[in-house]
Amino acid sequence: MARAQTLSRNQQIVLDIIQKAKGPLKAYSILFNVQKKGINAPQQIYRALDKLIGMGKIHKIESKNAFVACRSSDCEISKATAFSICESCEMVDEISDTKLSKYLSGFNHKKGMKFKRFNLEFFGICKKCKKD
Amino acid sequence: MARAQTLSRNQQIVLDIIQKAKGPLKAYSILFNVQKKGINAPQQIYRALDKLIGMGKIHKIESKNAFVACRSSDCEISKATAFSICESCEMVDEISDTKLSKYLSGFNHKKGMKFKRFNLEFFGICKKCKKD
DNA sequence: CTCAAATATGTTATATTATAACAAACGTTA
DNA sequence: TAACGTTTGTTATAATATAACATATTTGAG
Repeated sequence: MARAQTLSRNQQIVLDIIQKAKGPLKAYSILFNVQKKGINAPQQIYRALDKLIGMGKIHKIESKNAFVACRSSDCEISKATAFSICESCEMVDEISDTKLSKYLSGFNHKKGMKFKRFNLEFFGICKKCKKD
Repeated sequence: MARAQTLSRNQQIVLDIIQKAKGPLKAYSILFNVQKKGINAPQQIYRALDKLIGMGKIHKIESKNAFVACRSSDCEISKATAFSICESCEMVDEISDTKLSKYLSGFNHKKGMKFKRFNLEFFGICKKCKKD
């Protein structure tokens, strides 16, 4: 059986740094930040990222090729994700809205395709950036 | 003023090949397909892609780093895009659903961010692939 | 018409993101 | 404890995207 709960050493290191970050992190910036911990190669980062995504611990922001920690309990293993992205400061906020999630999970394509998963990215300028 | 309607030579070449394609095309596969027409470098492709996206003629499928022609009249200059993506055959279908589009365009984040644009990607297995 | 500004092109080089392939170590459990 | 799955370490390379600079073409204001 797959080890669903416990994280391996590298997985824990990568998750820690993503959780501590204020915004989305890119794979190579994670790599540079963990080289002191003995992780030397992109593969080690990407492997940990893949597993963490599979566990629903982190999400990939596709439009930015960057990764954020999961802050929501609604996105059951990343099957239904939504994010708000500021185009100015790059801030990413996970949207946890039950109505939205239900609406989209129930949405089905006319052409008969049954969806297993969705990812939604909203873009705009956040409150903080508007003041500047 | 910007030339909103007319396409330049390279833009037309790139748009043509994307429109003729049955599925999403990647930048380098476009490049290889137009080298006979005198386009030699990635820059030329990426520049054309950027402009075409700006005009709303094509869309980028973020989860695949690939490009499709716009088939919809609803996505006014790419401000509101939704796609259905088959995880087996890689087929991408643009979703043009007024209700969905209105629902999402009207959605606003609790934290006071006003959205200018969204992109939604649904994943599943298409009808055709289910039969196999 | 004509010249300046904006847009597009061509080109070389390089940055960034991601995966392939292989060998070794570790953990789990039958 | 042997076998299997998973994780690790490592080197190399593939795939995606942008920087920077020189030149050409188009467009529109005067």
